[in-house]
Amino acid sequence: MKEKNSKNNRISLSEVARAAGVSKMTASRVLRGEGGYSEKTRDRVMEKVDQLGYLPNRLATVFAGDQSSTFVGVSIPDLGNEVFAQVLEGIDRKLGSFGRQTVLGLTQHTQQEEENWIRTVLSWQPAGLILTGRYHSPRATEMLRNAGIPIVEIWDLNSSPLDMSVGINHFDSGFDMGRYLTSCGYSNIGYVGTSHDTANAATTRLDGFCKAVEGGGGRVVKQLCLHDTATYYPGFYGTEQLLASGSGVECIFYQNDAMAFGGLQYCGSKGMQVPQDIGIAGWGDLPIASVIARRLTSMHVPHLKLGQAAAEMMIGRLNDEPVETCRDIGFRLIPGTTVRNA
Amino acid sequence: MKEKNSKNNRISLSEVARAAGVSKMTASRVLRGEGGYSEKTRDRVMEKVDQLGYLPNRLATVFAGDQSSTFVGVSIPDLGNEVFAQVLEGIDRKLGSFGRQTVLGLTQHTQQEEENWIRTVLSWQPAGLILTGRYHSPRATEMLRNAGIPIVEIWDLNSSPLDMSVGINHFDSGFDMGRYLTSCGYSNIGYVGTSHDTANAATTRLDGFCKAVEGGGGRVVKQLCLHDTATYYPGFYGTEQLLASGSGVECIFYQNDAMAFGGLQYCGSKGMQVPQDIGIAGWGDLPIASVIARRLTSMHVPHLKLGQAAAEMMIGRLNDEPVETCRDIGFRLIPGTTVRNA
DNA sequence: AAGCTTTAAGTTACCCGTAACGTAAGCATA
DNA sequence: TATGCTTACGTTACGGGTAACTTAAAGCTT
Repeated sequence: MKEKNSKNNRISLSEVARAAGVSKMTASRVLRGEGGYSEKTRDRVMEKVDQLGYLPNRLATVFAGDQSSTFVGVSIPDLGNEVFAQVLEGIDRKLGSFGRQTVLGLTQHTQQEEENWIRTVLSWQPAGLILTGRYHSPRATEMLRNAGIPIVEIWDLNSSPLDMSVGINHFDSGFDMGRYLTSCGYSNIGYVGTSHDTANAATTRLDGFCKAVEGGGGRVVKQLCLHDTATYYPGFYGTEQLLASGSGVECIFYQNDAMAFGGLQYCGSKGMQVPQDIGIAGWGDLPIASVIARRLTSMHVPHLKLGQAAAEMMIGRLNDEPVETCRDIGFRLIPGTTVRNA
Repeated sequence: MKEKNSKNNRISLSEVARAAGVSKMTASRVLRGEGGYSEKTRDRVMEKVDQLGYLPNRLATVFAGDQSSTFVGVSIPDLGNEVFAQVLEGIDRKLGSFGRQTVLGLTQHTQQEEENWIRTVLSWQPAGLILTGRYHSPRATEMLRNAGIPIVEIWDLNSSPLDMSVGINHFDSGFDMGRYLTSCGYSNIGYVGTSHDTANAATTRLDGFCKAVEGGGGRVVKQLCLHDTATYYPGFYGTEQLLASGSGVECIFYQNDAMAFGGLQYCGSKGMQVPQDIGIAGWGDLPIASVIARRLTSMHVPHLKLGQAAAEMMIGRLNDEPVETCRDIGFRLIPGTTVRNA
């Protein structure tokens, strides 16, 4: 019934060695190019390797030595959000160029999923982990501490990371947006986002945003946290809900650009003029934002670069190079044309 | 210098067993809940497991038995393309729910990258592979054949797959689009896409498209294959190039929606009316397409479902269930409002 | 030619679990 | 009381590589 698969019929090093008439150890040396064999022997072994189609078993190698694997576990909340897809792309490209492989985990923004994934992936002896976010469950934190491998926490800059951290200060980015909107003359401002119950970067942004708005004499009159994904359509109906509540909102800040596009679309469908009738500001600066007719007011974050930086820090640490433990990748406000100009 | 990391200081089963005063084997039985031990023993072992923070080493488990790992290798061309990000999300979610992990490989649309990745990932004894596309290098094909593990080729439906295949018939989808545009009264049609030298699904779509257009009495007067990524900006400048060549194009079909948005933007910036002055058709139906004011004429493909289906086929095969080897996930034409209505 | 070093191997032990088999104690049965 | 069966363990061997050690032969010195 349950047929044994793979391995059994795979060619092993012993078989190559036997075919070449040498010991396993000699074949191993040849394959690693470690020296200690004659040219004749090398050629004989390599000939058999090609002939038999031998593929080394890295599981055994890791197992044998004290080396850790070439895997790096990478946890990402979700890929529906283009931003994280780009971060992942940056990570995987860079890791790949250093001979490392990405083991993916989509945590769906929950600590429980993340914890489960961490447990599983650690059992595979990864060389290191790259995690999105700085908030982990207590059990996860304990496992991470005990793992004794390099860990990079990305996205949300963490001045006291588990190990290393790269990202931006979300509070500051929210603060800057709040200050900008205030400087544009808005004082009654709304917010549309999603809630994931747990603390996260979006919440931190909102905190910074409110602080700046209130500090500037304005008010965040309405905060809407939908139980939904942070995508276009929730942005659309979230805007509808917010405006229906009649709180005199002049401008809306969204959790991200996708939601802001939804809001833009809602306003357009109701004949409202942007920014004359209402201001719209997103966050994240999606690639499409730069090509759509109306330039969305947003906050640019170098996503690809962020991913690459995370991978570089990981590689550096794995190679025992000195690595800064905390790296701020920065952000940049995109004034755009969807809020009125002061 | 090169400090030994991980493993060495990780708690092993023997240590748990010793602490609990039983043999390794008994501890192993307890952890697998396989029976053959007393309650008292179980409690003692589990107490030590918690106390020492023992995490099993799956490498050793795989190694010990003849089982293969819980890894599934997944190769994807790139994540800048939202479409593939969604496919990957579908795959990883589904695999994860069955206790499998995704080992990612971004092939950047090249067979050489794919081949390198396949070689590496096979050395990790994956349970199976999910590959995007049906075209692989000869060496890759040989390795895949010899691997003796389930393989799902996705995206481009393949009636004679290496093992299993799920996707759509790109020729047909191009054909349908060609027929539709022809039926809208267009006869001088242009195409803007990218070339990756090798055969791929986009090329197949174009073939089907040309066939339908020519069969309907029209002509694909200008085909532009840029050496660039299939994203917004190349769509923008590709449109500029195409129109500058003055070939009297009435309508443009793009490799994907992102490029079509770029084209839409170019036309808008030049004061051209869509669809009065020129028709624009994309492919793929990006999520944003449904929320932008103007509904883009496109071809809808259920990306997430495609990914899930691929994962399901993989899981089915791994569980020795009967699995259809070829699954057509289908597509649907979105008439949209960016081409004129016949 | 004896003694030493280098080269090109082979041998052994080990990594961490699990399969397969062995065994001692407890209990029921004839 | 002898026999067989069950329960609850323990012991041994193994998987595919590699580190560390050993060995045999060849090359070099003096």
